[in-house]
Amino acid sequence: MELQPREIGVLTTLIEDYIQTAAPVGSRTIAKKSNLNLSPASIRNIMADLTEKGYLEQPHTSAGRIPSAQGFRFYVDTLLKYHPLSPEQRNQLTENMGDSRLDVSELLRNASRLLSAYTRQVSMVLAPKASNIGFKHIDFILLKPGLAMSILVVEGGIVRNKIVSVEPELGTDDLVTYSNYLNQLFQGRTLDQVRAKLLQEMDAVQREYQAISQQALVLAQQVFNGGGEREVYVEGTVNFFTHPEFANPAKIQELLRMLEERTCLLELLDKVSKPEGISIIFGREDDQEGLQEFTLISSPYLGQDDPLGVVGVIGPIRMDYAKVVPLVEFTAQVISQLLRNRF
Amino acid sequence: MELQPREIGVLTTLIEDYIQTAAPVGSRTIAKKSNLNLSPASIRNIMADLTEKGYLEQPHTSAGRIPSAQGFRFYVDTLLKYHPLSPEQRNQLTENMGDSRLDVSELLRNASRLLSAYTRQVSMVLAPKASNIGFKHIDFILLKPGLAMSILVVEGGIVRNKIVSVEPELGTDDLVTYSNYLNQLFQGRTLDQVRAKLLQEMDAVQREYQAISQQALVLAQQVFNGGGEREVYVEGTVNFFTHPEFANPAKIQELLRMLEERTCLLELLDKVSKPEGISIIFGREDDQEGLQEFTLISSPYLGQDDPLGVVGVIGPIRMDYAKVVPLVEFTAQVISQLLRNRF
DNA sequence: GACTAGCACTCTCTCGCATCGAGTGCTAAA
DNA sequence: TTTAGCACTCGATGCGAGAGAGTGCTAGTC
Repeated sequence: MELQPREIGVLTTLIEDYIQTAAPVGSRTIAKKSNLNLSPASIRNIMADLTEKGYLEQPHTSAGRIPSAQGFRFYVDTLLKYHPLSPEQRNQLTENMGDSRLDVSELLRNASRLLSAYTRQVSMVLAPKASNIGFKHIDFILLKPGLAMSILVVEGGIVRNKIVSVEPELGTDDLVTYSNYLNQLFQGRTLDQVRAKLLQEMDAVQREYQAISQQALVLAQQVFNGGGEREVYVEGTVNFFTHPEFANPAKIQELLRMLEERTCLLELLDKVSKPEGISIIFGREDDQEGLQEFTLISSPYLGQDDPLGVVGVIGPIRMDYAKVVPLVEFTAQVISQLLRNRF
Repeated sequence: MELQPREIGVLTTLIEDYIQTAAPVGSRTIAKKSNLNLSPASIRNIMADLTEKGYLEQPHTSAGRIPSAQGFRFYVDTLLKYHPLSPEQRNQLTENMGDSRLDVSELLRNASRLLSAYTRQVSMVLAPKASNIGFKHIDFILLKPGLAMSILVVEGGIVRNKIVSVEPELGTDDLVTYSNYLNQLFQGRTLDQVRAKLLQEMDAVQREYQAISQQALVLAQQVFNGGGEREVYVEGTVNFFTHPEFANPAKIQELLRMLEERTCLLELLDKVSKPEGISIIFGREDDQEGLQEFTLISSPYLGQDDPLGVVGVIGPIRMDYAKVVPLVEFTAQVISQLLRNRF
C-alpha cells in the first residue's frame, strides 16, 4: 500500500493546485504543473490508482479529482514542507501582540485577532485553565454595606473578579484582616490545592469556633466555588465568507452555531490541549458535529511548563497549511513567552 | 399630506403582513386580511396613492408593494402597538440574567446572549464608559520583582486590571503604602476628576520632592493613561442566517465585517447612548455604511442616573418591532437595576 | 361619486431542452 | 511503458415557452 514516487508527485501537485483553486483538478492541469513530464493519459492512470487507494475522490464521473481526507492527512503528515516565517514577520507579529502590560484577556483577544488577520481564517484562543496555576493574592473591596468585590490574582497575572455578599456590619478593616488571613493560608499553593485546603480548614475551624477565620473562609468559599468557565476568543468569522466552499450558507451557519455555543468548541479545544505541539484535525475524520468539512489547526501555549490553553485556526480542509501552521505555532510561542515574563 | 384612516389601515396591514412573510404584498392579500371590507381593486387605488406619497415601494410593475423606509418610520413612530411582556417573561428574563454576583463583563455578555435568544436577532451590549463613574479603590499586587498587577475598582463593581512596572527593589509593603496613599487621594472623585487630580498632584509633588508620593503617582499614571477602550458584546450572529433577506451572503458579510471591526459599531452605539430611552435607526435613512438594509433598536442602561452603556438589537428592517422593542427596553432596565444594586 | 368586476398587460419564476465543454476511461499504436 | 485518439459522461449554461401573481385601467353598478 506504499505510494510510489510518481504517485506522490501527482498527489502533491494535485493537492497544492486544489488548495489554490478549490476546484476538482484534471489530468491535463497536473501534466502541465507537475515536473514529471508525463502525458495527461499517464496521469489519468496514476490518478485512477490513487482513487482506488483512497487518496482521491471524484465528485462525478466527468469531473477532475479532489483529495480525500485520507489524501490530506497523508499530505500534512509526510509531504508538507512548512514555509518558515521570515524574521520580519516574526518581529511584526511579536510587536503587534503587544504591550505586555495588557490584561491577559486582552492579550489573548489580541493574539486571536492577529492570527485571524495573518491567516485570513477564523481564529480562536482558549483562555488558561486556572486549576493548576499558583495562587498569588486575594483581596476584598467593600462596595457598599453587605456587598464586596473579591479579586483573585493567580500566577501569570490572571485576575478573576466576583461579587460576594458579606455581613452588613463588616467594614473595610475587617475585610483587610480576612484577606491577610487567607493570603497567608493559601500562599504557595495551586488553585486546586487551595480548594482542598479550604475544605479541610473549614472542617477544622468549625470544630474550634474561631469567628474570624470562619467568616473569612465563608468569603473564600464564595470566591472559589463554581468558576472554571473558560473563555474562548473567536475572531475573524467574516473570513468564512471569503472561501468558495462556503457559497452554501448552510455550512457557515452550522459552523457559526458551533462557534457561538461554545460547549462543543470547548470540548474540542480541550482535547487538543496537550503539550505535544501542533495538532491538525480534519472534521471528516473525527466526525465532529459542525466541523464536517473543516480543519482545525491548533497549538497549545505554555505557562511555566505545562499547557495553559490553546490557540488555533479553523478553516476549510483546503487550507494553505504551509503558511498557516507556522503562524499558529509561532503565535502560541509568543503567547507562552509573554505569559512567562509575568511569572 | 396627512394620511386618511383607510390609507393607515392599508399601510398597517401591509407592513404587518410584510413583517411576517418578507415578500411583496398584493392587493388581494390585504383585502382579505384587513377588516376594511374593500375589494382588491379599491385597495389597489389606495396602494397607488401610498406609493405616490412615498410610503410604499414597488420592486417591479407586476409585483406587490413593500414598505419604504418612510413607511416603516411612520409605522414605528405612530402606528406600532407594543406587546407588553408578560410577567412570566419578565421573571424568566430577570432570573436568567443572573446571579448578581457576576463580574460586570459576564453580566453584560449574559444579557446580550439572552436578548439574542429571545429576539432571535443579533444583539449587542456596549460596556460602561468609565469616565464619569466614581473611583472606588486601587490596589497593587507584586507579581515578581519589578512587575506588579494594578487593580482598579470603580463604582458599580467594574474592575480594570493592568500590568505595571515598578522599581525592582520595591516590596509588597511599599506597594501597600502607595495604594493607601492613592486611595485616600482619589476618594470620592469620578475617574475624570481622578485624572485631573493626578496631573495637578504630580506637578505639586515634583516641586516638593516627596519620594513616596512621587513613586505612587508614577504608578497611578500607568494605570490611568490610555484605557477607555469600550468593550462591545455581540451575540447571536447566527441569527442573520435565519432571515430570508440574507439569502445573499454578501449582505451578511458586510454586516459581519462591521460588527467585527468595532470602530464603526462603537461610533454608532455611542450616538444612541443618550438617556432618551429606546431608539430605532434604519440603515437606509442614516446611510450608515454596512447598515444598508438593517434596523438598530437600542436602549441605554443607566448607572445612578446617567447613561452608562447601550443595549441593542440589529436585524432586518422587517422586524417584529412590537415584540422586539419591549424586550430591548426591558433588558436595559434589568441591567440598570442589577448595576444599581451594587452602588 | 364611491366601489367593484373584468380584462389586458407586465414581469418574474420555473420548467424542459439543446448545447457546450471539461474530463474520464478505454483501446490501440509507438 | 507511454501516449494519441476517441467515445462517453455529466454538470453548467442559455434559451424559450408557459404559468402565476399582480397591476392599472375602464366601464358598469349601487
